[in-house]
Amino acid sequence: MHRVLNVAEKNDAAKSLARLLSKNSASMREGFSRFNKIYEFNYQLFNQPAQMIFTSVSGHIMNSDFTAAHNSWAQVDPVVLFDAPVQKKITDRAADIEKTIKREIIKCQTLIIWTDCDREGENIGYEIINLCRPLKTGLKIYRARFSEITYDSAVRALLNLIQPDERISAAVDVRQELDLRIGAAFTRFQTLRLQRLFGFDSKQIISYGSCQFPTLGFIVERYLQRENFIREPFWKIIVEHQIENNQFCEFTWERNRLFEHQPCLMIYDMIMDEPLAKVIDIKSKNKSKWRPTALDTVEMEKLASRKLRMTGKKTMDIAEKLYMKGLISYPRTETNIFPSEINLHPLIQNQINDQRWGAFAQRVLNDGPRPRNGKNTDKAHPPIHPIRYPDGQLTDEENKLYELIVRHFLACVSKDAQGDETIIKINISNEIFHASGLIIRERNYLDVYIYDKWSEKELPHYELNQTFYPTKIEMIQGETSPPQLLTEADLIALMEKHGIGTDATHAEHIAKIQERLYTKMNSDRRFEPEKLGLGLCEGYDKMGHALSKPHLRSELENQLKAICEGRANPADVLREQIDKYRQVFIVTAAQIQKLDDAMTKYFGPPGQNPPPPPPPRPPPSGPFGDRTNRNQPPSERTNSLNRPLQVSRNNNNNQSARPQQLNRPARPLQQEQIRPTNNNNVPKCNCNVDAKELTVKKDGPNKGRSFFRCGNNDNCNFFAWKDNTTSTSTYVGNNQRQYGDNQPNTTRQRRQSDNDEDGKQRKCGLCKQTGHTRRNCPSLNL
DNA sequence: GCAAGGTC
Repeated sequence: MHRVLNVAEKNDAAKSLARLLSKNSASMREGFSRFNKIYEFNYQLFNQPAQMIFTSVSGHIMNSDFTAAHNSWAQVDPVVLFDAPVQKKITDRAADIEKTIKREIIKCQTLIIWTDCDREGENIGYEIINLCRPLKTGLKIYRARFSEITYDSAVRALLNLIQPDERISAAVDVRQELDLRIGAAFTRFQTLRLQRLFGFDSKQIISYGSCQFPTLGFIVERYLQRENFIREPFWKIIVEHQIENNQFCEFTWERNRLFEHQPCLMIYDMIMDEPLAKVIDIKSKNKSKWRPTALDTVEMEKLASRKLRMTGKKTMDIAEKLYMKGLISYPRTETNIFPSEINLHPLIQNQINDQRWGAFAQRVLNDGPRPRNGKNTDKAHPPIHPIRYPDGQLTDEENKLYELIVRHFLACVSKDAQGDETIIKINISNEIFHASGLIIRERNYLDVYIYDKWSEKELPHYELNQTFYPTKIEMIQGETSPPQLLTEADLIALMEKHGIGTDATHAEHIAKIQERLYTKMNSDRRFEPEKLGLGLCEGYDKMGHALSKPHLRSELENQLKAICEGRANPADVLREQIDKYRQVFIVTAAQIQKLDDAMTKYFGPPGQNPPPPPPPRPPPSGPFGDRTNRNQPPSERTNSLNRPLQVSRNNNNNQSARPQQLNRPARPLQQEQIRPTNNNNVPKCNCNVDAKELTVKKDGPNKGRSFFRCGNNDNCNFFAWKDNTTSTSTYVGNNQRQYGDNQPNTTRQRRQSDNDEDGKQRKCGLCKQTGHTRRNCPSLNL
């Protein structure tokens, strides 16, 4: 009989495929590897009966390495590693698998490759082919292409067998060889040098890898952004309305905030002249809060990190255990679309007896499950979902992750939450403020998905065109705050965005750079670089090769894609990349002093052993504590600059009466206000007396900076930085500020941060709208 | 002793 050897990427896939195609009649026997069984059944293939033999590998069975001649770190110049011979060998772990395949192929006339239909899968396929082909002349070789492991897919694959794609496999060979050569050369070079000069332990490897270094680079970059952040003051106006029956409404300024004190004060002053508010718009609309999309690996890692405080590595380890126990589907998947073939009902049915979510599962069954799908598929695995309900004890951590997966799954197949949102806009002296409220109508998925919050906010009743006097109108000052250090979820998202690593390896790279002592997770579960990580990044950055940046890897990724699509020749790409990196290596070695200098900064001069501790780094903090960056949602903490201006209502219908104004600020003097009025450059305040010069005493970037306030016992709200008052004054504060062109440094900082990498249009410095600059900002035409 | 990629 025609015998066909079918080889899948892992035992689980071989088992499922055999079970599906045989309609549960496949027999099982042992191979040499206790993890990779052999499944057999008869099948009608190519219109003739065939004996199908299914077995598997466990991912790659081969590994690339240098030959023994280049193994010595001490005797081989690392630059030689760019050209030294590299050989692929069956790994020790795969020796048993190799024996099984070699024994089985002898009996067969046909080989069908069932590895995952991705780039690595194609390469693993060739590892199998190269093992089998020499053993059997005339062996027919096919590739089964399938998008998921279901009966229909498997049958379709057998009816449409194709040839394996050599180009895809070649792309992986290029990646492997480059990773090895570059990683080994730089790792040996920097490890030996830094051990010798800075006294690192001979066991401490200071590795370089094309994924681990950009990962470290993300952490260092964010850390430095935070260290170098210059806080900017801003001003905003808030409006409150307290109604008699204890109802209260706070209105937000449509301009959000201004980064200049004077325009804000001018607007505030105008508002205070005519503080009558008029309701100009009331909009109510349905609002949905979407249920989560089907769960893929990256999302699971991010969620577990955020909600369960579990590291990516831990998450994957536990997921692996749950998978091995048959509780969840395969945990390494890029797919967030449930294939139409998958029957969700029994999967939901499994959960209906659980105390915590059983009732919800029943509700989903009654309503009919409707998964919310994402947009990705790896054509190999379904989204992560529960397979069965645990019958034994799970550890605490297993329980937590299983719960997350079940709740996510049930949420995904249920319904979006529904609410009614109301937005009320008011106009006060042509300035617009708004308030929004929310009433949740149907919680739906929120009932099971305890990780999402949607808070209700009730608004008082307002009528269109109604007028009222706010009970409080206040101008307050706040300050921008530096971006936060990266969480693991942030880091994984960045890696994914820049194509660093794969869904299966993100967590490993993050674990690796901690093991290497380049970075650590602090008590807030955020990553901060260690001095070794800082020194490495700084040293290499000074050389200008961007080795700690993601671009090199992204660029390689593009070339690999070109190889896969036949647009590039693998040998050309390999040669070009090796030449490029050899050159980078040579230049790096030539200017290695730059790395030494950076390391010296953190570990003291070479030759000292053990290295001295680095100077202490004070954590960035300011008078307003940690807050979001100003590009992030405005949850800023503020302090009151002007005395709260209480506007009291003195009649009952919220209308007509003019508020009693207390402590009303004097009208600003506009430009005159900041004109120096004597030889000492002391301006007049709004009371027309010499302003009082003060110095910022609070810790923060403005500490030590001089400013002017009202010289008349704080009677007015005058404020000006001393270094903004004259064209000749030069301010040199702490080392974060140094400028002599009379441009407030804050402006420069803002430009940098506004010029974001997505190339969005620059916003006006005053009102933060696009389409004009601060010079012709409409807010100045008051 | 080095990388990154599969997987158990």
